[in-house]
Amino acid sequence: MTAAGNHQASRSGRRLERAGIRDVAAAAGVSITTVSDALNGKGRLPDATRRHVREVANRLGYRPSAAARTLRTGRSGLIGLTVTTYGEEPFTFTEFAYFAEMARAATSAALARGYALVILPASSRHDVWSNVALDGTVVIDPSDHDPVVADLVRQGIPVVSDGRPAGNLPVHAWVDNDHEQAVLGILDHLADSGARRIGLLTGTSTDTYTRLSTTAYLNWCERVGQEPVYEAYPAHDPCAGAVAADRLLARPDRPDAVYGLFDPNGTDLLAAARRYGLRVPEDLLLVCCSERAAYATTEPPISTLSLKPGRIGTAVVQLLIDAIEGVGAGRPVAQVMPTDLIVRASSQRRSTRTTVSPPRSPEND
Amino acid sequence: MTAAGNHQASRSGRRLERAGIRDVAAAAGVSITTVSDALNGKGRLPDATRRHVREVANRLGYRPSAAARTLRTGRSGLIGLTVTTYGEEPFTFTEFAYFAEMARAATSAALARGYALVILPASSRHDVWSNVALDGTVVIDPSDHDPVVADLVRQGIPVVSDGRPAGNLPVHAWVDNDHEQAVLGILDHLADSGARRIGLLTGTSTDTYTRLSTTAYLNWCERVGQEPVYEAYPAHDPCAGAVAADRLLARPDRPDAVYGLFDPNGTDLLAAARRYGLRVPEDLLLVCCSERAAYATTEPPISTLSLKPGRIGTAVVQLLIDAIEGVGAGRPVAQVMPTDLIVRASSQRRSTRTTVSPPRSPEND
DNA sequence: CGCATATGCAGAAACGTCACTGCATCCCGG
DNA sequence: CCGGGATGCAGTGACGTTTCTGCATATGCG
Repeated sequence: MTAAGNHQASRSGRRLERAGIRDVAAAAGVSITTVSDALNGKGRLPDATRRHVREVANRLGYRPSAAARTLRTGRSGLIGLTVTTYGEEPFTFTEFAYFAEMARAATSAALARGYALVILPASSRHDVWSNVALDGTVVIDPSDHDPVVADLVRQGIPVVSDGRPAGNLPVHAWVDNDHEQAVLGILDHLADSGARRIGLLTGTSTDTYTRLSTTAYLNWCERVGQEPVYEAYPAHDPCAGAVAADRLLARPDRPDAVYGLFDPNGTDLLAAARRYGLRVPEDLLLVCCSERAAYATTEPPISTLSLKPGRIGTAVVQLLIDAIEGVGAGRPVAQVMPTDLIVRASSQRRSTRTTVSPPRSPEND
Repeated sequence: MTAAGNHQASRSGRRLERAGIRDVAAAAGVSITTVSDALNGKGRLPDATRRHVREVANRLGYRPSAAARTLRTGRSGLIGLTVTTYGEEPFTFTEFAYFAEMARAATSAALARGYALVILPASSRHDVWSNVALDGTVVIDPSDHDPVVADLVRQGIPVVSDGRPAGNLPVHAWVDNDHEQAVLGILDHLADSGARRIGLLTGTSTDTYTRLSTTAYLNWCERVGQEPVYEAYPAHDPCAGAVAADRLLARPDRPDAVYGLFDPNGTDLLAAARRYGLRVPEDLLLVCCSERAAYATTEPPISTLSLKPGRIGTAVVQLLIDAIEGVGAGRPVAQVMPTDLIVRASSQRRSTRTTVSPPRSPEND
């Protein structure tokens, strides 16, 4: 009898999968165009029609096909989160806390702007990469001439990196901490706490983080007239850190304070100090760079430098979505973020007055 | 005018974005069908043609449009990873280690079978959920009558849950640990180590994990004829755990061994023990359920029950992809996984030659 | 009253791919 | 020499949206 009945008949032969926009149009007695416009708030439609269509769509449980929409509009609402891989597994456990927090913040930030995150390890099979329609990608710590990044950029897909891009990767923007400033702050803090000779536990790799931090340390030493005391080890090897910590404290010119650039250095140094009968913080001041909440409850609690991965994750995503939506003029953007020094017992000597920022609980912000 | 010439002409006016399948067909002098077949290994084509097409496609940097393929085939190669949210943020920090490890394993497993993972917090705006074409979803610890899950199932999208589905959520499969067995194993282990009265630190919420673990404890108590000694607290509140740990050790019927169901219980109990002057493990045996590597380096190291989130993540993804690809007959599948008890100094009384206890600083805590 | 403009909607062409159908060959046995 | 089955490809819809264009009516204005 009605047009709706007619349409229903014409589709009755098909299997009754999900309702499409056609079904909604038929049920509402309007055209496909009108449904699309009503649901997307476009076109010139009186509110009555809009409401009616919405109501019918709702009743039919209509969900627009994401694939069709993506194909038509060229936007998927998906952004990639590329994480460097060591061996077969994405992200090594030494970066767990940093990555987890960064991903959490990035997810929230993306969601707030209507995007979802896809986890895509850099070493993924190529077919997986090309099988997902990305509006853009975040890459964490891209290596010198990352082929994946280059490929993406060539396809015109915006890429924003966490960490200064090495080589001259053509990323659209990057975010990084102010590593020089961070190191200088720590060294000053240690000196304020009474340190006379500050050592550094650093890495052998040439990534930007290691390089910037180490040169900042060397510059500081030169400025204050201290002989540099440091040990470098391959940071990706978890056992090497313990050995390097031991070597550092075994030296004849043993430092009375140490800053460790990597997450496990705190426990490694603590263990080494114990072996040599050094009390922390009385005989040895300790700071390391880590996001681990557990350092708040070691004996003694260890001061840490937090890179604030949450802030980084948020910033990276904002920049990426800006690039996707064409907000930023399209020129590369660099954003340097401050770090947080969380001062705990391991870097404070009772004798000296409390300095710098007050101890802060790790779960804040 | 040939079809190829026609196409070329019709596309000459457009901006030269990415190469499409048409461009490849034109450049290779074959039809679209042939290109598709050659690249996907279908159809009847001699190897020479196949190679030629592949070579041309490569030269043009052709990448098939994921959106078009998804629309056509009905497969996106994307699976959702839904994580419960507390407040605005996905996953609370008490579940960090578990989630990170689980996600890592799930990502690897998915990738190995050609799928990518999309992080989708359960509380996401509905439009984000419906804007991404998912082949299936993993839900972690779904709540009783999760509307999102119900909606997905209604759309015919496979859902597999990590943790027994509460209520009767119509998931296609689930994976969970054998929590009863785990608790019994721990209690036996503690009893073996000489515990006479074992206490439990548990939660007030009614989720399956808490419920199963607690009843397993109560059953064990009844079997061996011990009066239950436990404190329950709201597990999502980080401070409440410390208070509960304190209460447990303050009781007149103080236990000489405690199992804590939640991640922070180890440090909480350790701190409480210190306050009451109890030595671990001499006066108090300790085990808690956690994935934190840091428990290996506390003073003393604390025995932990690992739920093996990696195994869970892998299993969940395998089950999901099986369901997507129609491998499993389509009937619900349940899979119960064993746990790992990692025995450290905190729960062993015999071999007390664990680590050297450092000279305690009298003024600190 | 007539013309211009606004309003409400419908038609149809994409978006880029895959899969079904079908048309030529070619080969081979009878 | 002919019929039938391989073989190698090309045409042609869909898939389910969005969006551009356009056609009717209403509405305003001189």
